[in-house]
Amino acid sequence: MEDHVGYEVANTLGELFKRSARANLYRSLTESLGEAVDEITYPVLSGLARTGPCSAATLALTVGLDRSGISRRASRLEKDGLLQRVPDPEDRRSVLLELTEHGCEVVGVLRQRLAARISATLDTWPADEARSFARSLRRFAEEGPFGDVDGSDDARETPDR
Amino acid sequence: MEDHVGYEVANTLGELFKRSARANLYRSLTESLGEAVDEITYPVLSGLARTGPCSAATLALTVGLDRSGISRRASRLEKDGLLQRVPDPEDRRSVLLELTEHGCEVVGVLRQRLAARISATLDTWPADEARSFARSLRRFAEEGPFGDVDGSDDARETPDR
DNA sequence: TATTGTTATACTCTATAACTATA
DNA sequence: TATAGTTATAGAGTATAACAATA
Repeated sequence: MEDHVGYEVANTLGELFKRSARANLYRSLTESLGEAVDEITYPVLSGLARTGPCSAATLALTVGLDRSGISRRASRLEKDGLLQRVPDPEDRRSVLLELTEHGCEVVGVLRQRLAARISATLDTWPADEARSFARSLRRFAEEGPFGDVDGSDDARETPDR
Repeated sequence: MEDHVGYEVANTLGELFKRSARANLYRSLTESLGEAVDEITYPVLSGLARTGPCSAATLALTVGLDRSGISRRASRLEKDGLLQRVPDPEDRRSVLLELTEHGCEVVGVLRQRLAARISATLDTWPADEARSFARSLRRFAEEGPFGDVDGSDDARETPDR
């Protein structure tokens, strides 16, 4: 069969993945939610909202960063009162990252803003086209060429020497 | 109506946009095509392939970067023989960036690799679902909350002072 | 000895601003 | 004066490696 559909999706994905397209979107989503909330800290916030209170090492796996990256971003968010560090009762080496009430509110706003932006487009579509697009996109994300989309990423790490 | 579809697409997009997902994909696409070909220079290569020979200022608009970014990346690509700088016959201030033969080949390989990866997934789908997904994705990229997906981005610049 | 979170280092990419040449 | 491309600078983010504390 022809590869037409493959090329078509490839071109579109290329455009969606453009730095400027993502930056545009995230800049407008995180606007006026405080200094610490931006494209960089966004994944930590929303990751933490999905997992609940969580160690940096664990969160690193779902976000696709290493421990040190999580720790740095968490420090920024902590300074702005979006999360707090709580000692892990089960392992005294570990520290749990936990959204504050304010952090939960901000995550709610972020999610709501993104969904609203998307709905603004999809609401102009025939309802069944919108529904089947959502379903196909989900399927594509899971089966497509992105590695492990749903979490456990290859955020491996070299042991100290 | 409910916002279910908006949230569903929002969540999926969040996963696709994850740094690790993009990095995974682009790392495997650009593998073994030379030092200069990576996630950073990819947009310049494919942008240049779309526009044809082009000045840095013009390419900056379609890629979503500023002149200096294009110039730096172009220098890397030039050093590896993927593009060449040609004086613009119509404006002697300007320099046209032009893919070399080797550059064209590499772009072809990149496109083919990406399309093949995507087809590997879509070929397991019912043909009409794949087709309508491609169509809807294209429509979503054009109408969705990404600003100007097809080019003319807000890569504005402050004049020298 | 292995793993936790944190931090210092070196590196890369970026935007900004300055520079030269041409319009 | 304005615009072209280039380049030096400073700033931010990253990965790596080292560190102290705990398992």
